[in-house]
Amino acid sequence: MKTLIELLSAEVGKAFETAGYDEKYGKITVSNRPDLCEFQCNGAMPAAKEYKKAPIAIAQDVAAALNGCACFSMIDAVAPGFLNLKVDPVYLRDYLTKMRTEDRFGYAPERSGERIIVDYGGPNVAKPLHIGHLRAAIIGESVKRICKFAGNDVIGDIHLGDWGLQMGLIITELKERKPDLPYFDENFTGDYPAEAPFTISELEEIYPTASAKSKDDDAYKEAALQATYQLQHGNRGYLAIWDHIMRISVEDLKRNYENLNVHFEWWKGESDVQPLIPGMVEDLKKSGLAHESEGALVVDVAEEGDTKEVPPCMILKSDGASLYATTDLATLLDRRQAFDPDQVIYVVDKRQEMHFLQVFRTARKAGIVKDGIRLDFLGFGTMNGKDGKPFKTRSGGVMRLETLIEDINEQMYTKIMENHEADPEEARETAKIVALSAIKYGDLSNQATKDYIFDTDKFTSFEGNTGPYILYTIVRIKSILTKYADSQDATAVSACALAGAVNETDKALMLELVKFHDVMEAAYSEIAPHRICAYIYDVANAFNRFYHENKILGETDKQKQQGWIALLDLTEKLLETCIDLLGFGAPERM
RNA sequence: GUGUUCGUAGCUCAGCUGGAUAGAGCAACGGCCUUCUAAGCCGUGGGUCGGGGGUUCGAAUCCCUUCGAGCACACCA
Repeated sequence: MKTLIELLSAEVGKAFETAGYDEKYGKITVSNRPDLCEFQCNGAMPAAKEYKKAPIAIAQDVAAALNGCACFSMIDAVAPGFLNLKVDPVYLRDYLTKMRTEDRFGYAPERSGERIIVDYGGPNVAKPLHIGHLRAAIIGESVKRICKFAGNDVIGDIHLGDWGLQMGLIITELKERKPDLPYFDENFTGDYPAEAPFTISELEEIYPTASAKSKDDDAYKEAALQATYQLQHGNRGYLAIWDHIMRISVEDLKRNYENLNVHFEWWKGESDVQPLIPGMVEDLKKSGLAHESEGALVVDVAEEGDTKEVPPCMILKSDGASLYATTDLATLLDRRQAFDPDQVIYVVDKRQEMHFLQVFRTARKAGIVKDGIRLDFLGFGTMNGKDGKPFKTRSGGVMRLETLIEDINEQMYTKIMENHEADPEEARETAKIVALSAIKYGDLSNQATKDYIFDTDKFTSFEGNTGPYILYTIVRIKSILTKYADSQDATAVSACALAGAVNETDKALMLELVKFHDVMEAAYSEIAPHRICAYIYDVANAFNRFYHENKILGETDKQKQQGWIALLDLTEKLLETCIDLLGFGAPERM
C-alpha cells in the first residue's frame, strides 16, 4: 500500500495543479513544529521563485484549492509560505485499519524480489569469538532480516577463516605435543580416528600458544608454514586434523551465535573456494587484466576521478601464494555460481574499506560478478570502552564474547531479583532475553559506521533509550491485551475495530504508527538498522504517554475502549515486528 | 605526506537529500504509585551545532578554508 505521506502529497500536489502551479511542489513532510500541525508542505517557497509570486499567496491559493478535501481536518497557510496540515481522524483511522489487515502492515518496497547475500561473520575457526566479532554479528543479522522483510531472497554467509596459517600452527603444536598420533605417521594408510584428539577448550588454548611460539622461534614458524603448505596440498593426515578442527570449532561457533540469536544460512569458508582460484587467476592473466609488478601478480584498479591513490589489487604474492583479495574474489565467483546474487552486502570493520574497494573494482572489471550487481560495503566502527579506547578486559586483553554475554546476563539477573520478587528460574530466562536486547539495541541504535562506547552500565540500566525500555513497553501492552482477552474471549482483541482518535495522546500514537513504511524504506535502502531503533523509541514514548493519560481497561465507553484495544494490538504487533528485525525478542513478563 | 570519517548540552548519541523555536537519554533538581507493570509519566535548568568565510529568502545540514581527533595507504587477514 502507499504510504500516508505519498497519499497526502498526491492530494496537495493536485491542489497545486488546480491552483495553477506544478504538482511537484506538493510534497509534504512530517511537521517539525508539532505544536502547530502534524504535516507540512514547504512547496510554496521554491514555487515562489518559479512563478515570481509571494510564497504566502501561493500557499493561500493551494489552501483554497484543498478546501473540502476529506483527508485534512486543518489546512493553514502561514508566513512566509508554509502550509500547515492536520490529518482527518476518520481518514487516519481507515489508513490504520488497512495497515492492521495487510501483510507486513502494507509495507511494499519498490525494490524487492532480489537475491541478496549478506556476509557478516568472518570468524576464524579454532579461535574463540571475541568482542571484535560482536558488531558484525549484530548488525549483519539485522541487515539480513531487514532485506528479507523487504521481500527478498536473502542468504547470510558466515565466511569462515578456515584456510590460513592458524591451521598450520595448530598442526605444528599438536605434533609437538602428541607426535605419536597416526596423523603424523607418513606410512599410515588406515582410517584415522573418528574422535578428535582435542576438545574445544584445548583447541582454544593450542592456538594462542602456537601463535606466541612462532613469533620468537623461527624454526617453529617455518614448521607451521610448511604444515600449512602441506595441508593445502593434500597431506592426508593434516586434512584429517583439519576436519576435526572444523567440526569441533563450527559446533562451538554455532552455539555461540545461537546465544546471540544469530543464524547463518551458509557456513562456507575460505577453504571452499580454493579450487576456484587457479582457474580464476588463469582467466585474469588471459584477459590481460592481471600483470606482473615487482614480482607479484596485480590488477590495476585506479580510476579516473579518484581523489586518492588506489593501489593495484594483488592477486598473487611474489612467491606465488594467494592472499586475502584472491579468496574474496573467488568467493564472489562461487556465490555467482551457487546463487547468482543481485546484491552482496559486506558487514565488515570499516578499516577494510580499501581492500573491498579493490576487490569490487577487480570483480567488475574481470566480470567475476554480473553486470549491474550491487556490491555494498557496510563498514562498522570500533567498539570502545568508557575511556574511548578500544574495548579491553581489565587486564588489557581481548574479551571473549562468551564472557561478555555471561557478565551482562548476570548483571541483568541481579537487577531483576533486586527489583521484583521473582521466580529464580523465570528470572534467569527473562534476564537472558533482556540482556540480549540491551546489547543489541545498544549497538544498533548507533550509526553502524561510527565508533561507539560500549558501556555495560548504561546498556543494562533499564532507563531511557535502551532495549529494556522497549521490551518493558511491549510487556505492558501485552499485559493489557491479555487481561482484556481474559475478560472477554480469546478472539476479543482481533474483533475490536479501530476508532478515530479521541484525544491528543492516542492521535499522537497513531501518527507514529503511520510512519512505519517510511522508516522501513529508509532502513532498507540506507542499510541502516538504527533507523528502526529511533522509530520504536518514538513509538514506545508515544505509547507510554498515552498509557498514562488513559485508563484502557477501566474505560466505560465500550466503543472507545475497543478502539484503544485495537490500537494497542497494532502497536504491539508492530513493535514486535521491529525488534525481530533488530534480532531480539520480548518476554511475557519482566 | 595523501586520502577518508568525524567534531552537536557536563557525558553518550539522534537530526545532515537546506525550512519555522537544534532534539533524546544519562547525570542534577522538582512533582506523580489505594487505580491496566514507577524498568514508567510530567516538569525545571543546561547549546554562538569546533573556528572563520561563502551560496541562499532561509544553513547543524551544501561549498571553501582552518584547527582538533580516529582510521587507511600492495606481498597479513
